[in-house]
Amino acid sequence: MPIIVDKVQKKKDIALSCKKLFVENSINDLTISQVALTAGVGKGTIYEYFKNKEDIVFEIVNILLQEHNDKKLQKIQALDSTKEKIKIFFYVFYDSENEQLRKLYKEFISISLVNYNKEMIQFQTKCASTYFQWFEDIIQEGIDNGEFLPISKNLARGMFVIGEGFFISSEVTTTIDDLKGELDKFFDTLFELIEVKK
Amino acid sequence: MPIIVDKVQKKKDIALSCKKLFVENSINDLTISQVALTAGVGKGTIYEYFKNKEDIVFEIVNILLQEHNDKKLQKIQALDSTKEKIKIFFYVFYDSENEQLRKLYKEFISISLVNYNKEMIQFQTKCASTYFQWFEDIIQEGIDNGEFLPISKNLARGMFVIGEGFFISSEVTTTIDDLKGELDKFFDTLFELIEVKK
DNA sequence: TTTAATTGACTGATGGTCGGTCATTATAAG
DNA sequence: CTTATAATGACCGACCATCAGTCAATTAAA
Repeated sequence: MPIIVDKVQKKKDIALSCKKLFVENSINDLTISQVALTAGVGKGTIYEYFKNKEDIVFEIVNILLQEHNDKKLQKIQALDSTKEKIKIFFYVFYDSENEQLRKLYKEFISISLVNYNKEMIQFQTKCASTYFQWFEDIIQEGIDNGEFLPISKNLARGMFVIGEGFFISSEVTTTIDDLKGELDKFFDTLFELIEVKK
Repeated sequence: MPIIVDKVQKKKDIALSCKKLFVENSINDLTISQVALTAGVGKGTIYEYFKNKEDIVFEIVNILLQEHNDKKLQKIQALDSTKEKIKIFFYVFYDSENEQLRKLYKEFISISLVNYNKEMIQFQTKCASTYFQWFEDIIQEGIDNGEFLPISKNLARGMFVIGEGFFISSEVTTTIDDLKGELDKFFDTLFELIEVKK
C-alpha cells in the first residue's frame, strides 16, 4: 500500500509553516505560489488540503484561537476576583502575546464580512457562544456572591461585544490610542455602578 | 478649447450609477468591466476617476454616509429626551432605511482592515470624531441637566463603540438575532444605573 | 501492481495600462 | 462673418502581466 499521510495533521503543518508569512503580509499581497514555496510543497498540494487562500487563514486562526482558548480558561480559573475575570476577556485585544492572533483575526473578520462562508460563521459562532457562556457564568457568580447587582445580567451581552467594538474602531480609525486604558476606564466605571453598595 | 467636465461630479455619478451593483454583490464578485458597463463608460474611464475597485466602494460609502450624517443630526435636534438621542446613534445598525449603507459599510470595513489606506483611515477618523463629539455633548447635556450621574462621562467611549461591536458580532456569528432588542436591553439597563435617583 | 500523494505546466479570467481617437472650442486667416 | 487649423481634455478598448485553480503525469510505498 502507498504511504498514508495524516491529512488533518499535514493541513496544520502547512498552515503553521506559513503563519509568519500571513502575519507579515495581507492576504491580498500573497500568492498561492509563495505560500506553497514557503511551506515547501507544490502549488497543487496546497489545493489538496485547502479550498482556497482564505481557507489557509481560517486554519491558522483556528489553531491560534484554540491555543488562546486554553490559556484564557486557565487564567480565568487561576483568578479569584470577579472583576479581573471579566477583564481577562479583553486582554486578547491589546496584549503583546496575542499580536499574531490579532493580525490574523483581523484578516479573518475581513474575509467573513464579504465572503459568506457557512463554516466560518459556524466556527465563529461556536467560539463566541463558548466565550459568552463563560462570561455570563462569571457575571452570575458575581451576582450570586453579592458583589454585583442582579440587574448587571442585562449588561452581559453588551459588555461582551464591547471589546470587538474597541478593536474594530482602533483598527479603522486613529481615535483610540490607548485601547487598554479606554477599556479599563469603561469597566472600572461600570463596576462602580453595578457594585452592591455596602 | 476642449470640453471640461466636473471631475468631482462625474466621479459621484459613476459611483451612484453602480450603487445597486455593489449592494447586491460583494466586491470580489464584481469585475471592473461589469462596473464600467453598468456605468455606461469604458473600462479606461473608470481608471480616470478611481484608483481601483476599492476606491469605488469608498466613494459610494462617502456619499451615503454624508446623507446619513445630515439625517442623523436632524433627528437628534428634533428630539428632547437625552436617552432617545443616545439611542439614535445605533439606528444605523438595524433600521431598514440604512440597509444599503450597512451593506457597503461592511465592505468598507472589510477593505480597511486588510488594505492599509491612509485616506480611508482619515475619512473614518473624521466621521467617528464628529459623531463622538455629538455623542459626548449629549451625555454632557444629560449630566448638566441632572439626568445622569457625572460618572457617566467615563462610559461615553465604551457606549459609543458598542454599536460597532454588536454589528460586527451579528455579521460574523449567528449569536445575535435581535440586534435592536439587545441594544435596547443594554442601554435601558445602563440608563437605570446612571440615572440620578430622586 | 496498485494507489495515495505530489507536482508544476497550463489555462482562463481579470486588474490595470497606454497609445490613439474624438469632440469641442479658441483663434488665426481670408 | 466664415472657415480652417491647432490644441487639449475626455474617453476608450486592445493589450499585458499576473495569478488562482486544474489536471495529467510522476513518484514511491507496500
